[in-house]
Amino acid sequence: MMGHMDKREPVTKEVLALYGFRGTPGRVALYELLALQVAPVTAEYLERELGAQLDRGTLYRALEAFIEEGMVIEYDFGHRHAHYELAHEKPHHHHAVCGTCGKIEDIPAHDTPHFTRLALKDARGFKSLERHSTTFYGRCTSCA
Amino acid sequence: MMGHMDKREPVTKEVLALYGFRGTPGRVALYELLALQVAPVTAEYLERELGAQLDRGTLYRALEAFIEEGMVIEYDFGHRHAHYELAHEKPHHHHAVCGTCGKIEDIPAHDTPHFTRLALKDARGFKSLERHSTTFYGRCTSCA
DNA sequence: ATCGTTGCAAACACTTTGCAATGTG
DNA sequence: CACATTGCAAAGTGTTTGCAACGAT
Repeated sequence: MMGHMDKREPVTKEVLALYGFRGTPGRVALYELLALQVAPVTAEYLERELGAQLDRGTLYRALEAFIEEGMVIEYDFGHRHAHYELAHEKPHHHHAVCGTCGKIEDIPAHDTPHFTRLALKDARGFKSLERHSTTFYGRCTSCA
Repeated sequence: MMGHMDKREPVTKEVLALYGFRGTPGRVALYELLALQVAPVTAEYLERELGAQLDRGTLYRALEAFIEEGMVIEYDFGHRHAHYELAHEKPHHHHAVCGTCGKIEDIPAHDTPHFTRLALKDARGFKSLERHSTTFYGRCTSCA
């Protein structure tokens, strides 16, 4: 029994509400698309996947709002565009970037929040450090 | 007696030659400006400092060439522009970024090249990882 | 003399913005 | 029914490129 919940839209709306956002179709679709990803994705990818569900300008505005509220993290891997990922979907992890094809892969992080506290000791001109991000550059198996 | 060398231009030219570059005035000036920095700088800063010594397009082309040969490293801290720094001027280090004013500070790294080798074990889809870069985000003392 | 490097100006890619209309809580 | 969110189109910013001239080796 128990109706199986193949539609989790209501859940998504709750999450959005939790962050102070409205459950509009566009943002629900964006959130759920982000939730499917196994590694950070580009705005271009999101725009393409969402199609008519969300205009480009609106997409960027939504991402900005999500980042502002800590729901999404933005990365810059040295390509000329950003990558985005949900902040709390996964435990702390790092990223590997292929210098040839640009592929991004999540890799588990073995360091702890403590790592950031240690770094603060060395960062003379800084009062606080909240988060850190480590990126590895190399060649993926297809490109090597 | 050997004239004292207050002009190190000749030295710079040797370094450039080592990487296969010509010792043109523009690139000499660019290299020496980079050598003065204590943290990665933007192209806009370099362009401003170099003034008429190097046109913007040429500056970007020079940076690209320097990066290609491993003489310069490019960083993306999530601002909408890159930062550049000489690759072999300093031992391995990380960066702290102020989320308010954008200030970048170098901080000594306590990890070793071994760190990268460990990460490779976790990066399933990667054949090799050459370098890594860790960035800490926080507030600098002026902005806190 | 060769070929890496240059200045200039136009083109480019990605992202941001103004504004009036819409729809959610 | 207030105000967050939207679409559309134009503008903005940092970076790249074509091309003919230049100049280091």
